[in-house]
Amino acid sequence: MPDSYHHGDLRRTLLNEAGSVLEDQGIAALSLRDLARRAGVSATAPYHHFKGKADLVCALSEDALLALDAELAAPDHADPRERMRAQGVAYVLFAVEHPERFRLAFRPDLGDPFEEQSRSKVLDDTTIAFRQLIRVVREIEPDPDRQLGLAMTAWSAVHGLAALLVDGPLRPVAADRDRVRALAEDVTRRIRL
Amino acid sequence: MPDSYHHGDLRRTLLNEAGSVLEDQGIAALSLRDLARRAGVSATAPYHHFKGKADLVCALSEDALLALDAELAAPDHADPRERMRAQGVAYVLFAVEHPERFRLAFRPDLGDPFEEQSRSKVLDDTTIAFRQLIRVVREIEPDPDRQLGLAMTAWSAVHGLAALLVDGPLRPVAADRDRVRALAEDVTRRIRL
DNA sequence: GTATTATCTAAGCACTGTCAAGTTTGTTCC
DNA sequence: GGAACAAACTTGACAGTGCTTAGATAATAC
Repeated sequence: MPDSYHHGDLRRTLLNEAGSVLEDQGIAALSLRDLARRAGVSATAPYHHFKGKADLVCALSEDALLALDAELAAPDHADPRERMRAQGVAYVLFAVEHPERFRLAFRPDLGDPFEEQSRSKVLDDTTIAFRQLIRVVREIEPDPDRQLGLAMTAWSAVHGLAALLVDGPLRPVAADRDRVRALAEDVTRRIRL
Repeated sequence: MPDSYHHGDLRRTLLNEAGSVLEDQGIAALSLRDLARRAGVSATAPYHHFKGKADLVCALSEDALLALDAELAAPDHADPRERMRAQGVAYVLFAVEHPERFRLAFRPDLGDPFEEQSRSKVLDDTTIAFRQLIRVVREIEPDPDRQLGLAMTAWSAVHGLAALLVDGPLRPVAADRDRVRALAEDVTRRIRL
């Protein structure tokens, strides 16, 4: 039903447009009005699907977390240590290949996904990714008192490398996929399991 | 020379105002016009000291990196491994105590400090902090081929923990300084040196 | 003391997020 | 069928933003 007064699936359209703007223009270039324009709709139409810009960004970051989660689901080594390392490498590769999405997943300027109020689904999404980690940690470390520390170390190392590659001084390296992979494997291997 | 046409030290004043706005309102609330207003000066005056908002933010992040660097300089254990761990803990504590500044130091939305063009002093500042790390790594790992890997692992782990505490799911923990310290010590201890 | 330069002001453009009020469409219930 | 209602969308407006251009003022250099 084209050219109708009701758009049909504006919410999804807006999120998709936002995604593509994000990928090739960065988050700073994201504007509600522009998205509305791209969707061929008035400037205030988005407000019927999102409470405001922050809310849209929040939904976007929810998408990003789900995408990250999907990327992490793949590896199925028999050895839990190997599986954990593979997940770590996948985490870093995701960040390098989708920097804007990765940034968005951990960025509270606009639409904080871990905010008290809006912790609806997003936090659940994180805990899903986190639960994967916890599960594999339990296989490796039987002592419950030491499980959290191990999980945090693993997550920190991998997340930190990703952040340094995406937003930090390691940026020049990010383009070279092989070097990134090598770095990620080195880092994951250096964590005491 | 108050109330004079020339402000005297507008540049410094703007940066200071920006710093305090940043601390208690966040980076999203940062506006050139507002800063000008606070400094008691016209809306366009800042443009004589900064090329634009991005440039100001860049200068701000330079300040932030210097502050982080200063925090890291303190510890002087005899054992290089202990010194390295102490620096790591200091890194994390700085992030938790000055979240806005830490964020700013690694955030390229506005005024990318590691951008090709503007890598004037900022990158040097980073390399100063990085050089501290490299130096201590050399004391620990004699094999040059393995030094970079170790340095990256250490930085990644510490930076990642900081990021998860400041912008990620570990935020609720960030308020509890003792838990943060314990976490940081745990993480640094789990890195294979 | 005049010319130059750095610093600041004033006015305005194009843009943004958001609100309030009205319009169109689809749905639901008789 | 048609009336009542809610959801989706539009128009118009307000306050705020970054930034440009053009002009005013003060300190400095010669």
